[in-house]
Amino acid sequence: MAAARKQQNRHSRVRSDHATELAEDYVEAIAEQIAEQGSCRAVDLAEQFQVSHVTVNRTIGRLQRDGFVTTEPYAPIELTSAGSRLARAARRRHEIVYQFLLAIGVAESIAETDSEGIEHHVSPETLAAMKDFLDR
Amino acid sequence: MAAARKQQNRHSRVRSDHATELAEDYVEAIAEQIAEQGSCRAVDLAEQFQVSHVTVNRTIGRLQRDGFVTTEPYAPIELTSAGSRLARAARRRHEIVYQFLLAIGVAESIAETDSEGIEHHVSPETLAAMKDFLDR
DNA sequence: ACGAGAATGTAGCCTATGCTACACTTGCAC
DNA sequence: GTGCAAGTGTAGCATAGGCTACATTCTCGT
Repeated sequence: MAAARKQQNRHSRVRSDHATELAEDYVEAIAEQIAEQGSCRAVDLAEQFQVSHVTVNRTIGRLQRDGFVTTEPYAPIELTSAGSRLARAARRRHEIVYQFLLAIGVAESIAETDSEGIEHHVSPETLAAMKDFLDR
Repeated sequence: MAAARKQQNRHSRVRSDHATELAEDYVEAIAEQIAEQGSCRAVDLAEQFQVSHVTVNRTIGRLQRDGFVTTEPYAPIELTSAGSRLARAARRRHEIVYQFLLAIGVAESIAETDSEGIEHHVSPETLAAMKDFLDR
């Protein structure tokens, strides 16, 4: 059952992608916030993601558990080296997908939104194909 | 705060996409199963999605609650007209994304996997751009 | 027509991700 | 140096989507 197996892997991967995509969005946002404002507070993330500060708080807790950020009570959020690496990778992927969408004729505002959702599901191979397309 | 608002909408849309993507995957699989085998049983979906039959059961319950499928205990799963419509739309979107990935040089096996994750985050505008690209 | 095995249903548990309401710190204005 | 507003933390709740273990129903071969 090659077809069935493929299906299985497909959906399993989509599920595991979901587990990492919030993490990627957060570290990306944290890196950006630090670059722009010098530090990142929970309230900034809450506004950006349009969720309550409580949700941010617990998500940050998970990110800390998973080794992507460090925080102490009432202190700003910092990225670990693993977090910075993840942020850079996500940023790069995001940028390529965004530019790629523009290149095939998608309007800026649409490309911004769609690239956000798409970036987490783009494999290295597909990202390479997008990059090749942009370089052509 | 135009930039902040954009960010907000971006992430809000990604979240709401997630709420519908399992539904789309399920109705798509159900439609395919019915087309191929004549009817769709929970066990088929469990195998395809690589989850337990219990998970399928409850997901089907949600789909029924939301008006996409009908079932009775121990009976096969049927699509409502809304479910069929959703399945057709998802199938079409999936196919365009898949063909598009092939067209930009992604290998078949990778395109199969990636299109599964990407299709749910492609807006009508981006889908149109992909279709244009294919038609060119 | 009945018994075994497959399919389905149910109970109860887990994590992730959302929320509101309320408590506590911090930091700044005065 | 105090007090209030903003920022954080905590308690407790909800839903989605996973699971295992066990109970029930169906179906098919003999």
